[in-house]
Amino acid sequence: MQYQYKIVSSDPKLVFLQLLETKGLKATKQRQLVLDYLLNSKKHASPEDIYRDLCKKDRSIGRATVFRTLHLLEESGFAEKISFGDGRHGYEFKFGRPHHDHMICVECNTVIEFINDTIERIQHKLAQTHKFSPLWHRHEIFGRCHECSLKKDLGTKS
Amino acid sequence: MQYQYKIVSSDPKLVFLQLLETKGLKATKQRQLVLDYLLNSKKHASPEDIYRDLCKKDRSIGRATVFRTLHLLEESGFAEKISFGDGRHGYEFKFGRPHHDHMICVECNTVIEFINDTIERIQHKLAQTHKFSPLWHRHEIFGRCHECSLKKDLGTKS
DNA sequence: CTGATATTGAGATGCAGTATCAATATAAGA
DNA sequence: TCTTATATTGATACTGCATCTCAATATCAG
Ligand SMILES: [Mn+2]
Ligand SMILES: [Mn+2]
Ligand SMILES: [Zn+2]
Ligand SMILES: [Zn+2]
Repeated sequence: MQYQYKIVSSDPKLVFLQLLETKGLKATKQRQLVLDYLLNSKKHASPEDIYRDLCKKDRSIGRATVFRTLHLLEESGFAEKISFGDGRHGYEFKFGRPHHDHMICVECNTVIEFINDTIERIQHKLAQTHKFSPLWHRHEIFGRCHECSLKKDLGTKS
Repeated sequence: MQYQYKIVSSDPKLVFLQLLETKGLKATKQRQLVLDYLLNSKKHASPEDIYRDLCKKDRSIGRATVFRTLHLLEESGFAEKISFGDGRHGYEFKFGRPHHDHMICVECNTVIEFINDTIERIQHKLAQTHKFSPLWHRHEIFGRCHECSLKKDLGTKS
């Protein structure tokens, strides 16, 4: 059997399988379950969410494996850990998506993605002037999404 | 004895004592020890650092009290929690200092502070276009400070 | 198929932070 | 100063989340 290392599909699952292969890792059922979960889940599921859902849904899966797989996905660029500001956090799927930053609703955890080239450029300059070599960054705005600020106003007035 | 609620000193200790008073809290030795520690420590001491140092330095102090006091200082704007990106974090003293963001060295945890009005302005606009009501934000650039990138280069070449 | 080996899950363990609660320190008033 | 109500404390137990250990199991190249 021939392995086509060079072909990069746009199907995340295929790319993931290819990644496993090039890394000499095995394509286990559990790793694929976690990947599928992230692919189908809308946003920011916590490790515990994932563990609980996979556990009851399909078959017994270990907590340790969920964490191990999330780390693998994270360091391979398939998933991103998003902090909710209060210590909790969740994962979002991220495959070949361009860098972006987040506004996070402190009421409902809704995440709005944004990217601004000017900000990115200034950031880079600032690092240079401090002789700092950036590896990655995190720019998070915490507050209330439109819906939740409306709710909050109603609550205050009643 | 008359209390002068209106006078705001520029001495952090006095302001802290005043804060305690207006909140009906007692000016205990422990609370002042933690404040002093943050005042004198250069940067980003972790709760455990603070506990350990205060413990051996002066007298027995409880872990719980260190956490309680850090929370108090944080929510009163006297201290700020800084994430080191790998889950660990530390506290920096912050008293009437203007808002700023951070570049954090992943090698030595050195923190470089920065502020850029253009970034702040764009941020605000972005929030508006998404009907998002910002409460606070966190803009952290992780990477290597000048010294550590030099060390890293040497290490690689040897 | 088979066998070498990567991976797994149960459970133990680690660790940071929190809750409990009897003992103590603080501070207002006498 | 002393008294007294009460806020605060620290030891300890406990929680939640994450990691470690290791024998059992699944994977996959040959
Ligand atoms: Mn960005
Ligand atoms: Mn800022
Ligand atoms: Zn919301
Ligand atoms: Zn450094």
